[in-house]
Amino acid sequence: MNLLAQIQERFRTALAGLAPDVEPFVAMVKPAQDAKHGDYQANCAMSLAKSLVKKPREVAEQIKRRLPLGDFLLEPEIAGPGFINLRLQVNWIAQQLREMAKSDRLAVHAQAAKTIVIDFSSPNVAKPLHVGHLRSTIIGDSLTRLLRFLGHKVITDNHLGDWGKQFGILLYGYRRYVDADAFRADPVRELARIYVKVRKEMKDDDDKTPDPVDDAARLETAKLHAGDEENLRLWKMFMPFSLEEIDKIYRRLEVSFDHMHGESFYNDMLPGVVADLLQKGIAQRSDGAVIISLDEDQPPSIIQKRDGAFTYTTSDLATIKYRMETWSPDAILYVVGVPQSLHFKNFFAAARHAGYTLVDLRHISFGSVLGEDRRVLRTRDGGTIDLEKLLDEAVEHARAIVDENSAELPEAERKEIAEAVGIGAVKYADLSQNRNSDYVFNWKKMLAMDGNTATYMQYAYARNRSIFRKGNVAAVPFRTDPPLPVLDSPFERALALQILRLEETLVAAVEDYQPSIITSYLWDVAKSYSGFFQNCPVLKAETPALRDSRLLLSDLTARVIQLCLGLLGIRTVERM
RNA sequence: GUCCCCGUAGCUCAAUUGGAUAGAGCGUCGGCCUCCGGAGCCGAAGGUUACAGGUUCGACUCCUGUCGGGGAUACCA
Repeated sequence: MNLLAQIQERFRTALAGLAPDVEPFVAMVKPAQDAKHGDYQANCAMSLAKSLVKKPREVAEQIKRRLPLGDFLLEPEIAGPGFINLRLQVNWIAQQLREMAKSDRLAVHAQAAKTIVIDFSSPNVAKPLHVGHLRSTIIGDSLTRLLRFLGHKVITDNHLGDWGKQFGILLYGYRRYVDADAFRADPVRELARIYVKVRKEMKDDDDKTPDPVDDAARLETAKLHAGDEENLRLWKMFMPFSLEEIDKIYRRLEVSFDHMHGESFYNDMLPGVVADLLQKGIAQRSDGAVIISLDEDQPPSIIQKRDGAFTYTTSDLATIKYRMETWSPDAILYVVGVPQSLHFKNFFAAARHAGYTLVDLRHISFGSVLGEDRRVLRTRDGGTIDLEKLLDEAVEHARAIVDENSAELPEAERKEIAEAVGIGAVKYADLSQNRNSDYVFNWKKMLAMDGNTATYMQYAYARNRSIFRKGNVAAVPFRTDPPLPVLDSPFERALALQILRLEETLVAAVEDYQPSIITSYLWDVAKSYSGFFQNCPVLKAETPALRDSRLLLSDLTARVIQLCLGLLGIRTVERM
């Protein structure tokens, strides 16, 4: 049940005829920012007053008179320059809660189903994953879960960097430095050692003086692309080890992909793509290169360089061609860092020129992870944080606290709790950030377990479940035949309202592709629940009816928390 | 050079896209366990939203300029 949408629908009626297009004004109905202004507020009277040449408060009165209240809204109040403050009828809230309780998806509607390809994580194979890879991976995973929950068909595709220069580096290093015994014992570790060793021999990117190691690595890459047998053999040998390395992290993060079509997958298609675009007249030869000329003032997009090599735009065009032919999606989402904005702008323009005009191409960008010095963490600087190490550390830290607080629990359960809490903390710390903002990496914050963290939500959930255990109460009846809740106290009412905001929150989150909207909602729910928990005894409620009502509120809270955490890829635990 | 992003409490971040007295967490200080889990709760201090103008009923948000930081800029993607 989308509360906001229902209120807006009433305003659509009330505003009809007051403006040529009422939608912008309907959109000015939103949750009240301060509870003392009611539950929701409409800010449209002020801006409407201008075109109607009336006083804002008069317009507000007019809207108020035309607003169908029914058994849904209380008489609105007009305040300040012309705000219309809205309050919901408590009986209506109670009835909606009961409907939510009966639904196995908490009465969240499915949206009109779209087919969406989502391209995320996309690490460079053969390099150790670091904390920077976390963002694409878990933002993409969370959006996947959210879109699927809302009824969309989502195809996840990990566009691995499995064909690039890092293999040239590895090929060069392997021949010179491999320790055969070490490689046999632990190939991944040995390859990582080789990679780092060669990297250290190379000069900085901004150092333009000749770099023989860099040139040698480049040559190995070129040989690989040209089909050199020995390099190809080694590439095929390295790949499974490298894949296993990143797969280990994915298993731990509980992230999975429908497809892992890396760059190498598209290599054979590149000449065909260029030929095809030339033949259709979309691309032209220019000065020895092949380009797609874009409108506006943009420079052309080069799809084949003068030396015959292809660019990443070519590779991206091959990818889109494959995806369109294979899945014909309505949208393709690229969860890639903000530094690549310009590339995507140009690539999308080129794709439209190439005829992909109907598919919704979207760069879901995210900010960089910065070091304490506010500069982007880079592998080269040695300042980066190894992802596996981060996860280990988080789980260890959680484990220490579990052992301290819940020593009575069996070993296996404590281990499981530590994993859920530790991984959850790391994911939440990242997802609760506005996607587009850069953030400064901070161990303490990543591992934090108090304040606005996953642990806090997991704890609220566990405490909640504990009530049912303690009272020896089964939750099921509250889902099959729930009572009509009593919402007499402000704490009960506030919690109920938060619970009802579930669907509008998920819709807002998916519209902006913004998981942090879910985390702020969770925080609001948890705070409301705290107030309720503190002030409204459940098991010791004054009457059996009140006890049932509060059990229902508790159960709904638990389900909302579990659902939302689940959409972020974070587990709940029954005890912790 | 050109383009993009950012500058908000001591620190890390929000602010529902122009709304009412700019909010959280951490940290600091002070309270709360005869009471369903203290990984918790309640309270306090802390702000010229980098700066200067402008737009309007109203600006952290939009426009112009200045200062400071970061990033991108056809041969890694």
